[in-house]
Amino acid sequence: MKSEHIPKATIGRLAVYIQVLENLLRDGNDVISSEKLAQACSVNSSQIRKDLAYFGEFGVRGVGYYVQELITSIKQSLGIDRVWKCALIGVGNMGSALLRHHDFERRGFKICAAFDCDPDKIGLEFEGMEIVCPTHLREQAPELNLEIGIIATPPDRAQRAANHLVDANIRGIINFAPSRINVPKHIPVEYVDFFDHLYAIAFQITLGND
Amino acid sequence: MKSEHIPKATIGRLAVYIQVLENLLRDGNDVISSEKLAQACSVNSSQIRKDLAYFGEFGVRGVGYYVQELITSIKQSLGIDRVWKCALIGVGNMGSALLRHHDFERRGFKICAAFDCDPDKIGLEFEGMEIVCPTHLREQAPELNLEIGIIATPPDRAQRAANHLVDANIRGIINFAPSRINVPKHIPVEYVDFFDHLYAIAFQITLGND
DNA sequence: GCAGTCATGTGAATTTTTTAACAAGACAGA
DNA sequence: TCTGTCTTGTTAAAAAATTCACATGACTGC
Repeated sequence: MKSEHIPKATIGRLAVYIQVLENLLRDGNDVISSEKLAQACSVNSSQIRKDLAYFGEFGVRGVGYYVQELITSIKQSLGIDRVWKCALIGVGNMGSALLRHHDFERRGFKICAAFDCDPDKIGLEFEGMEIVCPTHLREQAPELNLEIGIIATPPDRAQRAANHLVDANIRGIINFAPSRINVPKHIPVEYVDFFDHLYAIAFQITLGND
Repeated sequence: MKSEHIPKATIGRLAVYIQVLENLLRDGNDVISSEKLAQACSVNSSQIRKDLAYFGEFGVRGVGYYVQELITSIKQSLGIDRVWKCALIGVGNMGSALLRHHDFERRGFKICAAFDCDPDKIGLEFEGMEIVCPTHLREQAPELNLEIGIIATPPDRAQRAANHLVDANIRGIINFAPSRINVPKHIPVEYVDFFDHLYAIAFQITLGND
């Protein structure tokens, strides 16, 4: 098929497929059908086949999908078959948790520089990285080949952080701060706030109750 | 309107509206139109009015929405106009970051107990809470009125943690571990994995590139 | 080499979600 | 009180996503 526009929901599901497939592989499964995978992911099997069809034909009729091969294909499709270098802005609670989170590199993302405007933090070393002032972003970004910016500042500092990232020609931004930011529209932004999920749970519980 | 089925996407957007409205309020805005709010949230204004219509009529024609009032109404609609007591299982990197995250209570969720099966951790005190063995969940859950379970274990321990939570009659689960879990279907589960968003950014950057 | 079985890839049908359009209600100023 | 301007709530139209259904291709065993 190899289509033009791909639903955002599809991207989200591909991430789920990868997760489940990696666990399947670890448990020694070499081949899997869309039906089985669908059950493991709690989705419809047509959904899976259609999601994959956006990117190519990865299966074998009458057989299913070779797990390792499929993982590789999905990663290629998403563009995560390589390492993306990231800049972190804001080394507070959230920021330092991210720096400690060693899954980053395994999953294809590497935090290569940490920035914070707090004078008490500048100069400190954290997880083998020196914290520097965000004004240095502009010179460091090209040097270090930074492509993705991670904002983990307080909400009122998020826009300033975004401005620094835009100035530094970063290509995409992920914002952990609980506020919206404005950037030129060619730069994709993703907002992360896990309270969304807590709200969803609270809502579902409340719903079932009356 | 006051409808039956509410799209999941609507719940996600309501969370965004709250975030933006709280920032607007902080900046001294008392009233806002769906059009202005829509711009701030990067959505369509009809979308906002429709999302709100699922739950009631919160605005004034010709005027707009009173910000504080709307925040309250949305929170009531979601069931987050009260404190939800949570149990955390898994006090590793992610788990301890969650315990340190002081926004929890401000946002209506309180982690009241922390569990881990690692003998080296059991008995330790962390952020004013004693880490106990998950086998105690069943007795502590009713005592402490725990309603939501937060799983932050390694992936291969997630199912066991889920089982403990189900046994303890928990009403909803949020899973930070990168693996799927099986629970009775009356218990809502939400999966949190911020790499989803990193994948989405990587994909969008790659897409724009060729 | 042929029959039977299985599971993919895909076009068509269905369902869901989003957007547009407008009638009805609220306020301000004269 | 009446007129004009806003902005909501809602119905109708459009767009998008999901599910169904099946023809097509692949492998197994005889």
